[in-house]
Amino acid sequence: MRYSHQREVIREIIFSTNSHPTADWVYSKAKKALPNISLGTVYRNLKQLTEQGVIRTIHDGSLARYDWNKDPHDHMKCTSCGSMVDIKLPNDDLKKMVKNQHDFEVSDVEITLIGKCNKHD
Amino acid sequence: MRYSHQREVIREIIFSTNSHPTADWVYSKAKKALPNISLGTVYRNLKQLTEQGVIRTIHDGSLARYDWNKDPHDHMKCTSCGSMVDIKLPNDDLKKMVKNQHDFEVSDVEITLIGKCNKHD
DNA sequence: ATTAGTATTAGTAATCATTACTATTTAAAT
DNA sequence: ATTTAAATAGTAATGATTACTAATACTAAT
Repeated sequence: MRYSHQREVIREIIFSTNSHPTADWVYSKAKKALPNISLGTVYRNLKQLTEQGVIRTIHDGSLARYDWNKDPHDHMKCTSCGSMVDIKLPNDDLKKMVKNQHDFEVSDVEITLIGKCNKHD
Repeated sequence: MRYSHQREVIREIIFSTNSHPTADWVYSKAKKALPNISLGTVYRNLKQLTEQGVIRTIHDGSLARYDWNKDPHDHMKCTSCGSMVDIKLPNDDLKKMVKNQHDFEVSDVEITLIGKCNKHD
């Protein structure tokens, strides 16, 4: 993968936040540094960075979000403020159980906890 | 919610399968019974049936699937054949842990296990 | 049974997120 | 410096889903 200024800017944006931003959010941030950058460039690079294992794509309902944290981890999504926060949950037992009881070889576990964070009552 | 023949056909289609069908699949099935049914009608009714708690909408990556099984349960998704199979995983401990350690009130837990089912090596 | 009122429909247009296309630009190897 | 392929901006296209609208069909009240 050849160097590109645009990709570097996009990478830095992802690494600068814990907010699991969408492509659109990254685009609006990137435009401040590179006013001519196009949305297609943002999408293309987010995909490439994901393929290279530099960042990670996560699914929030029907739209994609991006995360610099590649460690296996899970998410808490607040229904009041929409925030997505990282959380590490143990899942080794889960994997073993599924392997033994259902003959299903788990390569990845995606857990999203839906609820209300402590900012709301 | 007033009775409609279209909605009843759609409901029956969902209840007739364990395959977690997409809106498009439901549409093609529905057309066999009602050749003039429109895709918009399918989407509208799938949404209404979800809102009424008759069926459940689940997210598979970026597209929606529908499930007659409203009991809290999880899914195994096979990367080889794309199949989605129901599985019930214990998550009470998970909820408690998150409640205590993160002050986050969990209302729903979504777990998807990605891997290979026993039809593949 | 007829009427009246409103939810529902078919058909189509619009929206939203994402991807594809293309002529031009740019990184980097010779 | 020249060459070559990857990357870009800008725009068009796609795919899933939703919105719109005039016509239709339930259903409750007469």
